[in-house]
Amino acid sequence: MARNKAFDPEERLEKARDLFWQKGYNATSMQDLVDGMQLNRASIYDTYGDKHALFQQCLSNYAKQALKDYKQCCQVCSPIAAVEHIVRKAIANRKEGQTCLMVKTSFELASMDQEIKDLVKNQALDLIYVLQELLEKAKQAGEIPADKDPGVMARFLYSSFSSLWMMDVLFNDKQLIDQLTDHILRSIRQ
Amino acid sequence: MARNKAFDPEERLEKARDLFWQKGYNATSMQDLVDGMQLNRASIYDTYGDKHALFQQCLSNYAKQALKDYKQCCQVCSPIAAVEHIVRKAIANRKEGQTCLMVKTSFELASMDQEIKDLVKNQALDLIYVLQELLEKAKQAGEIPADKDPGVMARFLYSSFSSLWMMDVLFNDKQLIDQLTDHILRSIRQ
DNA sequence: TTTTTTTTGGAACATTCATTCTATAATTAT
DNA sequence: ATAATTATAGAATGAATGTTCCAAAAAAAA
Repeated sequence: MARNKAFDPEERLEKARDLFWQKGYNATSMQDLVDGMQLNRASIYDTYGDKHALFQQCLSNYAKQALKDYKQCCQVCSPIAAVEHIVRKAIANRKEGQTCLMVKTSFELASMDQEIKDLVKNQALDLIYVLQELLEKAKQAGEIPADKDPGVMARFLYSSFSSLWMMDVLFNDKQLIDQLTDHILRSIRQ
Repeated sequence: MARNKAFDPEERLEKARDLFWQKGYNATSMQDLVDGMQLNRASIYDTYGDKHALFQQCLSNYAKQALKDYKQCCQVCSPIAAVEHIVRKAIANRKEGQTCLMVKTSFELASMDQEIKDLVKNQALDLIYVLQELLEKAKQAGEIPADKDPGVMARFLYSSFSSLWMMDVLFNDKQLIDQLTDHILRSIRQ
């Protein structure tokens, strides 16, 4: 009956994601996407819907990938080491000039766009839950003090990603990021 | 010789600042500014220059005001109390749906726009310096442990504004913000 | 009052924006 | 091979963008 797509929608979605990741939603034009995804306009609209829908799919893709990465840290070692690994990894293997899409989006769109806000919020809650479970195990294992509240600590850690990314954008100084990360983790452990 | 402006440039600049503050740079159109500032296009261009220049002036205005507010906290009470006051005040008296323009701008523009980045960075350094001086005094007064580095702590506190604002955007939960603020301050004091 | 200068209002501008349309090419199933 | 269906390419669309221009109004200084 019909013809097949000459491209892999998943793979091209990642290209779109990388464009939004770099320039943000508003500053990325449809022309940028046509060029960057190496796709015709019609193919983009046909496959993903309009710009907003495309962005949502990029965000979902990003969130899913990030959560998977974080969950992978859980099995490796002790709970507290897994937490450390998650926090340090978040920024360590970033590409130059790329800032976490979730954090970026929180500030560019979440306050004005309820759909986007819900998406970001749900991803945040997922990650916070992963952290909270690790911290509860860590507490039981005596790796963190008994007076710490794993829920609050998990939310604090999640929020700290925003700190680290902002400082990375402004100062681009690995030593500074390490010092801040050390303090953040120390504040959990003792 | 010539006619005078029928408006107060400073006052209208604050209106522009509030618009950018709410919607961000890219999402605020020149038409929004014409409507919001209640000025003619020509008057805007004649007085402030183009959109980018206008935004820079808004940012300067914001930074100057913020720094003044923070410095005012310094005289009031003990160094550590001043630090607490600065951190708590930052979010406490926010308007609904408004997120710190500096933090917002860090994520929307700073990574792509060197001029804007420098402006935000310099304001950050100014505020960090205020915090650092307070923390040094606090250390001398024995209000914070001797092993803390005032410089690192000051940068940590500045970075924490970003955390708090992100969580405010996503969750809009005063209790959550208070819990996080408590933890942030406790991590400095002990 | 007259002259000079600048603000002002609003139209006009060129560009870019997201989106849609049309015609053609391609490919699968019959 | 033929028919049916969909992807593709790129032009076309109309709205919105930031910016400039021009004539008229205003007011300060002569």
